[in-house]
Amino acid sequence: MKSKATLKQIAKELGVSVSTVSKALNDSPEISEPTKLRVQEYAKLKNYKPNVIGLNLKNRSTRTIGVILPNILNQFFAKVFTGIEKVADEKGYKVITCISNESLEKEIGALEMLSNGTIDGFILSISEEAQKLQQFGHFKSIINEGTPIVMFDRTADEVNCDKVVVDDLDSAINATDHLIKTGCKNIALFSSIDNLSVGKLRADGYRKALQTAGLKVDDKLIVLSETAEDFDIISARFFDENKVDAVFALDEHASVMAMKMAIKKGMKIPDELSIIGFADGVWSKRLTPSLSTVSQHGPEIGEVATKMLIEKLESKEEIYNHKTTVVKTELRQRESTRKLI
Amino acid sequence: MKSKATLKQIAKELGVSVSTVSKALNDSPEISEPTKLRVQEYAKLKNYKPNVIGLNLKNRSTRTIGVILPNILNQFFAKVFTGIEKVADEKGYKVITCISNESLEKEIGALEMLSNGTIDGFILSISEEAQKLQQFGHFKSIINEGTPIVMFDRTADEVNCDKVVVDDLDSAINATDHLIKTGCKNIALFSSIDNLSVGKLRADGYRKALQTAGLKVDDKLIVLSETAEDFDIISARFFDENKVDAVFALDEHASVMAMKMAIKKGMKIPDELSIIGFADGVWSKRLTPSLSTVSQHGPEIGEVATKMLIEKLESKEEIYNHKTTVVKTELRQRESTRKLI
DNA sequence: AATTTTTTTTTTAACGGTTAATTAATAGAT
DNA sequence: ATCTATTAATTAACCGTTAAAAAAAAAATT
Repeated sequence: MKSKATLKQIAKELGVSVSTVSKALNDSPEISEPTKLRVQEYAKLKNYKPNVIGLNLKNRSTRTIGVILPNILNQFFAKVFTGIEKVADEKGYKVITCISNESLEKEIGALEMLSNGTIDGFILSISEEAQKLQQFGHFKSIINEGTPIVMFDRTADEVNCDKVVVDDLDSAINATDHLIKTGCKNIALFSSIDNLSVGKLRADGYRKALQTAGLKVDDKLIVLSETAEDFDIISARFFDENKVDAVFALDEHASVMAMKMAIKKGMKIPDELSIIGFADGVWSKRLTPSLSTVSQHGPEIGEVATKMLIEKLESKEEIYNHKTTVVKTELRQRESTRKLI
Repeated sequence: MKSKATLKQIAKELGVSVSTVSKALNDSPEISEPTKLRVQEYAKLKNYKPNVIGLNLKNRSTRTIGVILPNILNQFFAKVFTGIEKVADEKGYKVITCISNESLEKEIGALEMLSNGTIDGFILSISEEAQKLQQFGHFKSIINEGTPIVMFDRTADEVNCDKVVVDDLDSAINATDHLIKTGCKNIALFSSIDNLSVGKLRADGYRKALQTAGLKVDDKLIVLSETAEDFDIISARFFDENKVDAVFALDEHASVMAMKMAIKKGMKIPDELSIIGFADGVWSKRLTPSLSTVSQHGPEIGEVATKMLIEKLESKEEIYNHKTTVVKTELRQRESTRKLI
């Protein structure tokens, strides 16, 4: 392998000092035009690029953001990521991404690995395992060491940092309300993410909306599980055993399984069964019938989180009040719900 | 913000030299037990972690792999990424990810940004724009500078590097063949990725399979486009104007649109229309009926590519013959195709 | 007690870059 | 011819780490 050009090399080959080369390349006024030109041309010829590591060490800043996502196959996180990438790029920051795979151990590993001078700050969403075990010490110690964190979507109250969340409770109330307003009386709740804080909040919203409308909450119509696989097992005979005219699903998997089972059973959507699901990405449009969704504006969440982090990184102030920004959701009416009259 | 503990700080506070601290922490035999203990305890108290940037500078190696993906919302790339992450993690490498967003400019930007000492090598799939314009100079110059690249899926013949590909031609022949064997006579070809090398190869496979079976290739049954949006426009009235009993779709979007349009038209799947599509991820299972697919083994592609790169990075040999590894695809028969009798 | 050997610690240099301070060279003014 | 400005190039310090060489201190030998 050929080795890369360094300042030292160029300086030697040109018979000048290292700092002359450095200054010439940085277009410093201290260097005469002819020397500058000569150095710049030679550097170009040799395809010189400054080694960022040397630079970082000098500046004690890397202009790099560490992103930890629980799961890359989840379209929501992918969408958030596009928002992060966009703003980081605009502001001249790089992004290092790690996937925790919903595991606490990998999450801790990623934090340790990166908080050693590689990155200036983190944007992350808490892994399922950490939420389940309520283990947040690793975040606190990273923050204590001076590396700022911005959490999005799945956050922890006890960790003191900037946060970007969706108004899960209100969104669920709205969605359930919409089903009620379009004439649904027996609304089931499907969730395969009952292990997550957001899942619990959304379930609360569903209950609250029913109560407010004077409908009773029937536990038989509530199907909660912690994984997609479990959900498939416990929901398998749901439509055989229960009479419902709507399903409110808290995640993509539950939404699409509701639709699949209903179609298999020969139910007409939306006439006999309305479905609303939390979902991002292109798939809800592609289904037949297309799925009405609560969209979380993933890209916007990513953008806001990145702006918050960079603002914090670039502010010199010692004291900083942690903010929590709420990004509104949007109810996208498609073919799986009836029109409001 | 609190600043992180450094060797220098600890040395000063303990009244010893920097290198004593360094050696004590590395458990060097040159340092006496009592000193070691004293230093180690103090370092632990101060929560010292070595600054990787200093280390990298010293070692001239970062144990980091740069990954450039054209599009994170594509489940195929997401799956490949999980494979990359897995192997990198096992071998003690970190992963930096950039998204080119199918743009040549961003692709070049990512290469330049990272090939400056931040990473040891690249794993990437070529952006749509680069493929369309047949611009590969940026890859060549990076390789020339001594940074190895492993390309996967979308590759370029003229770039000399390791590659991991899918046997697109054979896969398409097999899939088309399967449709013929299950009794389909009028097989349409749908593609919204005709701008990509892999798209063209798959289309060739379709034609070849028909010819081999003695069926004629009818251009009216071939719907090619370069974007999902174009595809929707030109395919809108396809089933009104053509009588077909099967669709072979070269990408996820085309697959699912075929199914959507057929259902809207009231066609019975698979009795009146069989569908096979190139697709990865969970969605093909979730559709009703579930979609028979050509699966590309994304994770395996990522694993193989990462192994190849690390092997190259850790080999001292100057001369290295570039390999191309082919990962076989698999035909997954689900509900959108008839059973072989 | 003086010398040698061993152990322990410190100093120095290097990695690749930037930059403030310094020196050297040149031109202009007295 | 001497002094002062001006300009150009160099030296040295620094970022955090480690390896090799040097020095100092302690222990063992004569």
